[in-house]
Amino acid sequence: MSNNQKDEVHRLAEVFKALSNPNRLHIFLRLVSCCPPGTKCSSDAAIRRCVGELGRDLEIDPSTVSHHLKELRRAELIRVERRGKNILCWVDRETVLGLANLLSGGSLPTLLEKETGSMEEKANDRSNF
Amino acid sequence: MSNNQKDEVHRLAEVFKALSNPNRLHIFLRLVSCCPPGTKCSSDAAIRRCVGELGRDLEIDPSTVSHHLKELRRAELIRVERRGKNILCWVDRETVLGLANLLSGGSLPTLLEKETGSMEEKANDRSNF
DNA sequence: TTGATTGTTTGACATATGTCAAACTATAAA
DNA sequence: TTTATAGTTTGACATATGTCAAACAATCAA
Repeated sequence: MSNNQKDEVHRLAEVFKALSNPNRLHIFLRLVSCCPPGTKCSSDAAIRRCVGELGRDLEIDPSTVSHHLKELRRAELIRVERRGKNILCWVDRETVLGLANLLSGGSLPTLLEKETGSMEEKANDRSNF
Repeated sequence: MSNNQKDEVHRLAEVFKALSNPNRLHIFLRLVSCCPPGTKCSSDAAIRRCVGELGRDLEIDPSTVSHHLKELRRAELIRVERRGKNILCWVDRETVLGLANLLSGGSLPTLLEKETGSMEEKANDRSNF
């Protein structure tokens, strides 16, 4: 087994680990949620919420929320940006859809090389496990 | 936030946790892999491998492999069955595709109520977070 | 500048996790 | 029955993780 492959699996495991804590997952799901029941929604409409709002009614300390957001950011599952006193968060669609593709039978590099390879290269890459 | 919702998130977090360890994820990916590059493959062709084969060249103790498989089974990501001296493993497609659907923007219950609700009920359920 | 809001960092600690080794169980073959 | 093969369970232990509290930093309003 190549070291490169090991690294790829390791990186992917970190993404899953970021979603493995109930509180952290809850925060993430609030960002993933998009349209209210029955309505259409543009797939480009990114939901952005501030940190305080995300932790609200989860009954955990603000510092813990902050810690969780850092993990999600490290995994590239979300992105953040300061807006005045607040810090806005939204999901990184590319990473999330890459994950979905992998679980649907897509190849691993589709997720991991998201910033380097072209779409065509990704579509033809079938180096599965 | 309802207790029911909390339970659902908790269960989902366990599924992700099962994929959060590099070795365990590697084992899982070997089961997910299906067709060699460039070939078509029936989506119903379940890959089944025995425990020993799965741990091969991962350089971890057989007892550790066994432990990891138990976690994957607990998360309903794989299924197992004894065949003579061996124990065969294959992925639980329903759980995996449910995960993929969730990450593609589907609702949470699609994954979690996989054994109870009908397909139609699932398609109409938009109780997002 | 002072005070109020929002969020982050650090330190501490209890709990969970991954791993191996050794003992054990189940099946098949001789 | 005895032996070999395949996998599981248990015990032990080092490391990682989640959480809170307290101190800190950044921005805005008065």
